[in-house]
Amino acid sequence: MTTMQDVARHAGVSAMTVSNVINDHPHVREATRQRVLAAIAELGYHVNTAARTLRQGRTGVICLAVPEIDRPYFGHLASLLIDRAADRGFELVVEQTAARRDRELDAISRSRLRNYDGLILSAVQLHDDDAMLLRGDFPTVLLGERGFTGPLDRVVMANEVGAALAAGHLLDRGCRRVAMLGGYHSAIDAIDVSTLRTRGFEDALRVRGALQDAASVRSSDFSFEGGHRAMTELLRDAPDVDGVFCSTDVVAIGAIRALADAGRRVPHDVAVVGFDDVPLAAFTTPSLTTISPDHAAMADAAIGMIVDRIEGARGAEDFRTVVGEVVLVPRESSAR
Amino acid sequence: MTTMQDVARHAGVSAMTVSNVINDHPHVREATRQRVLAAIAELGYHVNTAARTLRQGRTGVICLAVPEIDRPYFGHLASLLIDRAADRGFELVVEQTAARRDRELDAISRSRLRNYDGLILSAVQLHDDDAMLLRGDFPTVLLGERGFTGPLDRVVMANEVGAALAAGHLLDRGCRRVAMLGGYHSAIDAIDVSTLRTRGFEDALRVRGALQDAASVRSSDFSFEGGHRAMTELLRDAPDVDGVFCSTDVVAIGAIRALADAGRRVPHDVAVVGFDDVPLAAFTTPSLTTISPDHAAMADAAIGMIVDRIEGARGAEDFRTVVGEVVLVPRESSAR
DNA sequence: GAACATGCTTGTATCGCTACAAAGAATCGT
DNA sequence: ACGATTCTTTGTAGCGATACAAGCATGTTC
Repeated sequence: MTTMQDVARHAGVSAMTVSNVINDHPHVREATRQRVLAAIAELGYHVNTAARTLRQGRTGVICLAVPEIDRPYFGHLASLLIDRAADRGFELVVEQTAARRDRELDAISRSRLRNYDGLILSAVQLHDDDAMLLRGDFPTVLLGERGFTGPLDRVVMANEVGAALAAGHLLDRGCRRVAMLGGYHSAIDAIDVSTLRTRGFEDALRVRGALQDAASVRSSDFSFEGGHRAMTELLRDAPDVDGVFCSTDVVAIGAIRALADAGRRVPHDVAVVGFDDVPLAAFTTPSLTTISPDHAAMADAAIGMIVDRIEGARGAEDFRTVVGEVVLVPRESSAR
Repeated sequence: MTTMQDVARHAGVSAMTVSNVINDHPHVREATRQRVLAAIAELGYHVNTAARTLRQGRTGVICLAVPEIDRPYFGHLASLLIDRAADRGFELVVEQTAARRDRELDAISRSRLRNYDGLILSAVQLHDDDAMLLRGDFPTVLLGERGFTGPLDRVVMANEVGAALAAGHLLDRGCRRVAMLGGYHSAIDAIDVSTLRTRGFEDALRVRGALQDAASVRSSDFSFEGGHRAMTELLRDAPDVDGVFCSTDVVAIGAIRALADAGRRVPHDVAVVGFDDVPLAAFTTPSLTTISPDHAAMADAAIGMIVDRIEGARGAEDFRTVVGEVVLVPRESSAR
């Protein structure tokens, strides 16, 4: 491996001058600069970032840790964050935590020791206790959670509001027997997306006197298969269902497929509403009515917060929570 | 930041002993190990990877560079590669190159200087000339290209074979006026996925005497919008089309949506075949007939090759190309 | 009991880069 | 012409970890 010393020798200058050229320091004579650049090109030299990082104490890289990269929502999110990070002069790389709680904490602790300046953690299951582990000097932004209360910067969604919008929309469209897929009632200390959306959904139904039995909330993992399976089981247990709110668009698409398999028409027989408004939602057949979070604003907020923290713009006790707005986007899957 | 020295002092041993404990070296007395572990826990110490990397010269991290993370195919691919890499003791992170050729090269050159042991590059547009830049000592595997001929390890798809399968399938299903979306005829020296699939498609039609005019091949970017737009334009110019091959599943889904918007039924009026077999393809309505590459085998091959190279198991002149098999998976979108 | 093997621990010397400070060269004003 | 000012270049000293080899206790052998 060629080092800066090699380049320096080759160009007849000191290593420091090479460093100055590479880092665009002022006060380098043009002739010298050219000589150094030529030497760099000739030797095919590249900076060793490990050494640079060790010396500078920063890497210019932010890590986005998501439970599963293979989900439209996270792909979309990652894409937005990458752009915003680039605007602020940071690179962003994506790691997967595999949705298992231990791996999530693993990602957190590893990131401390990895070459990242900051961590944006899209957590699925984090207990309040875990705040302990997250606390500390490492710049971290927690993404997408609402209930978690630790001392951390957070960008969250109006999960309950969104779910309530969905419930109201189904009732407004004349649904009389509504259900939810991908719902869950978790313990108080482990508030996850499913639980929050379920809560918003049920509360809204209750307010309108439309809450039937708890059995109409079915759990599901956030996959096409999960949505398909949950819908199939729901149809078996509650054949008269005429409105379904799904905790994510992916679940909704699996559910719509299951409805088609069962010969039910969407929206005529059953109306379906998703959550997330992933790009796909506008292009399915029928297109998907969904709760649309302000993804762009959330990405802005997340990058803004993490960069501010990395650059020391905010104090150690000054934590903020940004709530992303949601709106309901009506499309074909609930047009009845 | 607490350092290894701090831990050593705290535990009453030398820094080397701390290092030995952390790296599970033999010949550390159990009592000492416990003392060190206690000190580590107490101080909340984490290894500084920049320092470790500088010293050891390796990071244990492989980079996957993709043009756009926000595309089902890449999400799926990333997910498979992450698992395989973990099996081999490597972490894998994902970077986005944004599909612009300069950014791709940028990712390549940056990765040399970044803290990665190897690069898996899913390139969209690379010229043969770029082989120059890729050549060298940095472990690299090029993914998904077929035509590119530089001295590199590659995992490629049987793009032409797959496209030919799709063409044959459409004809077998009785389509008489077939077209392609997301096709492209590129210059010889810049062979990309679109071009290869187009070539396979047209060659197959020609063999069966069914090649109509070149106008029935329309370009499109690999997005839902792109597929939608291309299909809309195709319907305007060739209203009698009854079979469409799309260069990716995403384009196909956009196309199906456009067909629905135009009041055409799939597959009754127009049959549609995609390429990639992303998880989504089985769950759309209608479900999508598609060319299914052996994703798992390709992921295996890519990780196997990169790890072998990182570990020096293969010589500097020993480059391999693995071709992933493809099969056609018939589903509803062409069932007529 | 001398010689030697084994288990455990520790200095020392880098890995490649850059912050810092200071030295040398060139330019300027008066 | 001389000090003051500015521009340009360069030693030096680490950042924090680990490879290497050497050191010091023990235990083992004959």
